[in-house]
Amino acid sequence: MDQRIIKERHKLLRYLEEKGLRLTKGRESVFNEVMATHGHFAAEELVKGCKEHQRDVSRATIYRSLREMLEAGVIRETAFGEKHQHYEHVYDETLHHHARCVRCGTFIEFDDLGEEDRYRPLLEKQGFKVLGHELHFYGICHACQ
Amino acid sequence: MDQRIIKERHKLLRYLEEKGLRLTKGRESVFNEVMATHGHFAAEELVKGCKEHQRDVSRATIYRSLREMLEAGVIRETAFGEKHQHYEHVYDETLHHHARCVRCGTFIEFDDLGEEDRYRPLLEKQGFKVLGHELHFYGICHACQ
DNA sequence: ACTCCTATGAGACAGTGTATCATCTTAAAA
DNA sequence: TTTTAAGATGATACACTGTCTCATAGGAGT
Ligand SMILES: [Zn+2]
Ligand SMILES: [Zn+2]
Ligand SMILES: [Zn+2]
Ligand SMILES: [Zn+2]
Repeated sequence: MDQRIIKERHKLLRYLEEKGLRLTKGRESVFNEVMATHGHFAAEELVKGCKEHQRDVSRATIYRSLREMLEAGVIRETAFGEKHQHYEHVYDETLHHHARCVRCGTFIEFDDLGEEDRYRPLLEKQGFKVLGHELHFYGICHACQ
Repeated sequence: MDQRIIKERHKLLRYLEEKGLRLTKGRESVFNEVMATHGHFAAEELVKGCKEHQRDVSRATIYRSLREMLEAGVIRETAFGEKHQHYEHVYDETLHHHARCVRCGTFIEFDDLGEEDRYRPLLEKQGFKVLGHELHFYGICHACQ
């Protein structure tokens, strides 16, 4: 098994132990399904995927597990101005960004280039008319450390 | 009245005319409330604010008007990984970005500095531990133009 | 006044996510 | 091994955001 997944698993185990929780079949199924999913996913997609590829786990447990994995730093939220939450796991994260069409909601994904200015010409070249951009940092604030 | 608001109003009028729609009392109330709101706002906040400061407009109309103003380019969506949609108007937009704490959800807002690399030290100095960032462009894709 | 088209509000509805609670499991304690 | 306590789970009720439908109201032109 991928060494990086094992590392993520340890992250989760550390978190669970710290909280006095156990790695149960349910939690493991959610973890496995998340690791098997590449790119972004919505919680409800995971509910379906989990029923299909792993054991049958209830929605309640899946949502609970997602919150735990978020706290554990195994997944992170991604925000695209959509109605429902999206997540992606962290372990194979190649830093990338998104351009979203405000009309149809389509996404273009592209790798990180280091400097902001380089993206615009690239997008315009693809016929994407840039209206603006937002830089969104995520992390842990002073009070929460 | 602020010259910039008049300009935004024209934007909206142009859009409505183009679509064969009228600037009614309802639409005007929503527009006014949006312009009177600074920073980000959620649709439901606007529903409350509209009832309070403007005439009583139904939720249905408010949501409809928001969609129109979005299409007209008077407001834009902002995405922070929350359950519900956020908006802000464009007219007094000083380009700014956000850092969000993944634990408590608190935001730090800060002005645009042009280059990505400059933000990290600034945030770390404030005690914010950066885990990552996302660059999010919005605009209109090739197919939708 | 008549007609057509848009505008509106009430309420039903759908999707996502949370809270509750009774039941089941597990692991430790006796 | 039984007992016991804590965590885990699933069913279900619930809350919230947003959309859709439909009946009615309103406005502009004839
Ligand atoms: Zn992505
Ligand atoms: Zn598009
Ligand atoms: Zn902002
Ligand atoms: Zn915090």
